[in-house]
Amino acid sequence: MGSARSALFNWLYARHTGGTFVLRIEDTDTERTTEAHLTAITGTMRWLGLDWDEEYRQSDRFDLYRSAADKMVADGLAYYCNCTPEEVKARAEARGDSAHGGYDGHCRDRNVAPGEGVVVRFRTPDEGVTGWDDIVRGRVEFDNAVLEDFVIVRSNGVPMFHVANAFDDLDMGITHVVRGEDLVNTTPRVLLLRQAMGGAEPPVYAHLPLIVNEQRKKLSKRRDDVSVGDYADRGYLPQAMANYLATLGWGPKDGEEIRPMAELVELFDLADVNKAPAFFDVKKLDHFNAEYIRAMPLDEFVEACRPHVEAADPPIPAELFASLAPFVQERVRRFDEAPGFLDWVVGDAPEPQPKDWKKTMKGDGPPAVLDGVLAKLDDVAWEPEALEALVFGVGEELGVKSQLPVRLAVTGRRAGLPLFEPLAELDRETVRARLQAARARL
RNA sequence: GCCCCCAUCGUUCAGUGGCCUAGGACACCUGCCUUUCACGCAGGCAACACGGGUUCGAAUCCCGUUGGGGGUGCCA
Repeated sequence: MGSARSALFNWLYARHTGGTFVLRIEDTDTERTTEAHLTAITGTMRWLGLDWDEEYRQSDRFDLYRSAADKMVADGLAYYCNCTPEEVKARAEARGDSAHGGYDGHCRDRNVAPGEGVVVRFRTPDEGVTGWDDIVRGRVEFDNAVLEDFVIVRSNGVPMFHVANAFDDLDMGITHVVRGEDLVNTTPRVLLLRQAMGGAEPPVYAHLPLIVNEQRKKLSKRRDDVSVGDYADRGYLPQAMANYLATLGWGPKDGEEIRPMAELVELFDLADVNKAPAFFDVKKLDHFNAEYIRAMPLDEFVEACRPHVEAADPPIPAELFASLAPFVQERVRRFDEAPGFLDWVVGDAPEPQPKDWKKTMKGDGPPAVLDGVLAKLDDVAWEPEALEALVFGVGEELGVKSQLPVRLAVTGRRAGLPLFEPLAELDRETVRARLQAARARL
């Protein structure tokens, strides 16, 4: 979700400014890279409507990064190091230095030769400051002294993302880097590497506020629903999702939140992005989604519901759903909620909640209503209008409102679709049985 | 521990020294509409974390405190 939001802001800015939106797959961690991840990324972007103008995979370009690293070694800006991670950590602990163990520069001048178990480290400056003017955060600076000599090429020869990014930003002429705030502290490293590669003007950086959960912590795969694909499966519309995401950390000046992408593109500016983290509020997403759903043409709505309608248990016949769909469309916030409105039509009605039963069936009215309807059930024409006339007629004779007792008896709930259209889809005997069962309980 | 960052209603966005008795949206509550619910409409509840400055004047600028977050990998 966080990456999708970053991609969205990149895209909005690129489209707003008429720039070029580059999709760069940063798959330098060969252990974790899978084809499935890649298709998940491109699939999500396509789903959200974020089209890109150029596409690269860093795993196709390892040789370029390696030569850049070699050149830095030759220039004395980087060096080989054969310390094992254990050794590095042990020395750090001995120093009582940092919690996780910063590298101490042990191999800086040892002239280690390349080989098995040897990494390339960048020689960070001991003095000075590395900083940049972040579009959203303003001036951000790091003392070079706190930057350890970090690894730029692993012992297996695969370059790390810092070098890859520094090289690619330069090579691809990247002008703007828009990403999550969790990447701020890697920025000085990339900046230093860029300088070492002879890069002059750095790109413009914009570090977006994080999207957080109710605990105010960065969304995490373990604890939170972060998969955009899962939201798609549950019946969220991509337009609604993109629109909602656009209001996290940014918002149109005029306060009009729900609006077409084209307008968002027109209004969006990185300079207006907030600094404070934003909570991912599913309730508000639901509202956006409901608005988009109600605005859909009916046939598109029916089509969007189809997977959920077909998967329902018991299944809902397509024609039945189509005929009742207009009523469902007004009430649903997600497509996966659609079958729930028709469960009592295709299967047994749910057992009424005790408190609903008490509230609805109290007094002399309900039994009289049920008796009255039951008495005339054989003679009524089996169509919505006639059923409505029957139920309301009984109520008028008795001087009470008659819908609720009938509704609860037949549907098991106090709330739901307009009663008589779906009721006409049930057969006479089923309705009789349910009314009698309810009457018997009074 | 060290580094970096953040701080307006429960949530989100607005507000960039006076127009703020702080506005919109979501959520919540009330009423209207409707013989259900939902939609719609009308209202309501509800915030500038705290303490110092600067200034004629501060939600807006500065400092500190408190609180929260991110990072600290041969992950990105």
